Amino acid sequence: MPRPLRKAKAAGRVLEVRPSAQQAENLRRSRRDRALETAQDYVEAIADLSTSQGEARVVDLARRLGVTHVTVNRTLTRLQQAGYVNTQPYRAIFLTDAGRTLADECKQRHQTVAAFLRKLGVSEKIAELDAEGIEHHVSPETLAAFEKLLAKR
Amino acid sequence: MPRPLRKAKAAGRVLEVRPSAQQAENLRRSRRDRALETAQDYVEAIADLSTSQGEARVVDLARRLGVTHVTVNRTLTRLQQAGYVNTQPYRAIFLTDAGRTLADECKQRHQTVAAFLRKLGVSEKIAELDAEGIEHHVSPETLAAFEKLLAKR
DNA sequence: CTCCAAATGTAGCCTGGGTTACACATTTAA
DNA sequence: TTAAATGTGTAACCCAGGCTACATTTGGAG
Repeated sequence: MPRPLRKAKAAGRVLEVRPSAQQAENLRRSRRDRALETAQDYVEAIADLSTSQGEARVVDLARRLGVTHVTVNRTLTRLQQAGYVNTQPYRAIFLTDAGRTLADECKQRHQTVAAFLRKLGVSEKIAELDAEGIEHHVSPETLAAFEKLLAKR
Repeated sequence: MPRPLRKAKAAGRVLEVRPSAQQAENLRRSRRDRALETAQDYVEAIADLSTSQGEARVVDLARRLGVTHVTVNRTLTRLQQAGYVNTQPYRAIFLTDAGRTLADECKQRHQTVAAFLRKLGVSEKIAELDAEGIEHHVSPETLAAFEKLLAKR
């Protein structure tokens, strides 16, 4: 008794057109956001290194980001095209104004998320770890909610 | 007066060896996790569709995930190799036990995150949206903290 | 039973982000 | 001042995850 290959057409498809469409939209956006994550990680790292070392160099970035210098190099090319950094062969990397702005936003958001998690009782280490992943997916509204709870008590 | 091309060696590099290494490790893990996100999104979608429609088919998955059927197809091949689904040409898609387990975990976690955000005062829509991105980066410890706050009050 | 629309599969292309191996610049120390 | 060490750049590869265009299978209407 061969199981039917396809389900009998109808079967309430219409019942959940919206949810599915909404889901798809959410996931699509989630993916789109991914494209920005790299940029954010890089500008944040560049800003930090510039502060702590006086300048950001490819090797330092590679070390900090946990990738090879090749990856850093290629990514920097894209970031330059996107207008976040200025680079010249064999020279240090500098953020543009746009890059600095983005970096500031990211740092701020990262700290908020991490502080929020710690306030919930999450350990220092895990808070830092989770924040790294979560920070890229926190909308302004959610961030505001985090800040609100941080302010309280 | 040409600016020096490289910074004078020393300059407190040692001061922050640990933080940088830790950062790198966090980012590396963050990236590694990404590999699992797709699997999670797919098994979750398959589970939902199986429940609501009686079976999960490629077109439905494509609609639900916001990608073309081609992408779904290729991804299913990988998921089958990974042992999460069973597929046969032109047939519906079924979860393996491992797939079902993963799907249940994901659904549970997703709901917890979304409920948590709503409890913080985030709007329904944004909570759903952010949860989609956040859920993949929430460690068990953080999830527990979310649940704890949800239980309170 | 046949034929058509819809579902599924396949080929081939693109981008991002990772790698190793090797070539070229720059610093620095002898 | 030159040679070694270190930093940068480039070529060429891999895989994931998008896509379009086209081929094949299936289910169901006529």
